[in-house]
Amino acid sequence: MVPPARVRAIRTSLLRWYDAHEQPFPWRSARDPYAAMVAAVAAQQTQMARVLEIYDRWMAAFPTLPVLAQAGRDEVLRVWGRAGYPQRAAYLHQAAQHCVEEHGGALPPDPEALLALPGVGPFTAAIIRTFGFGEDAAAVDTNVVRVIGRVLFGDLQPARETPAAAVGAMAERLLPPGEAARWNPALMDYGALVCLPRPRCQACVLASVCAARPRFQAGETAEPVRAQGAWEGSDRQWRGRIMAHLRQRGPTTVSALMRHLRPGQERARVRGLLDGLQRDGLAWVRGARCGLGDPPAEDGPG
DNA sequence: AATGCGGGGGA
DNA sequence: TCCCCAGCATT
Repeated sequence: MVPPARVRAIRTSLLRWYDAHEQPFPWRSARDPYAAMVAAVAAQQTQMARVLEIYDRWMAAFPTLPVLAQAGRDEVLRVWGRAGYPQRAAYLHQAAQHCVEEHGGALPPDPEALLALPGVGPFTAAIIRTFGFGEDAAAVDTNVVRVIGRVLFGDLQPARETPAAAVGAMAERLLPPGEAARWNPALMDYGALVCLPRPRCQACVLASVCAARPRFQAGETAEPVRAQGAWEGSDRQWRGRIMAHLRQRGPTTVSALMRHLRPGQERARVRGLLDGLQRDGLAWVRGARCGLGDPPAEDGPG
């Protein structure tokens, strides 16, 4: 059990730090659930410098949920561009259509209804509730896991060492009632700027209350949570190449696609990846032709 | 619990 | 080079 005085000390120190280091991202003050969802989905496994660009481009093209719902999948994927994990764009598109059909064209405030949306998990739902609806919800991302795991449990690499359930329970306990819209970004920014994988304990405003006393050794760093496969020659690289070409080029033929990609001996493999993209709702294949997003409507009977 | 899923920037 | 990134869905 964490003593209430310690909870208060952590809250006070972190919020004071946040007052001086807040990053004024537009979706934090917009009070727009849709804007919060776009930002949260764009932020999945993506650094904030890139999220800002994606967000501006996306909101300019699809300023509201109904506008997004009406757009074509190909346009959605082109606006997403090279932001990575294009399935996220398809999820946003599907979520918008779901909200139009089931929730009157707006995002629902209930956690259960939010979690039912494609691409919306615990973190994104908490961001939507916090920034979009002004409700209290603990947003636990990779940064928050690190800060809580270190400050409350004294673990250098909490993603590996601290049980997720323990981190989650502590995140709920720490959340200052009525202040999630400040508290969540404070925790996340602190993990991104101070309590990094290689911690900067010298600059830490929580050192006096941190469970890692007096501090981690200089140069200590968390080990990777998951091993990283090679990028060169990977399925992901090929999928990215296919998508890049389909975005740039209009509807085309599979032969022309292959001619451009030059898969060599890997032609069958790349052809299989194109089918995978179709299953993911990112590309279509009809006979010899293919393209971005959904297939063009059939104009004959049948 | 483990894996698939982009792309870019930084050490 | 390798690691990191405001995760989620699927198996």
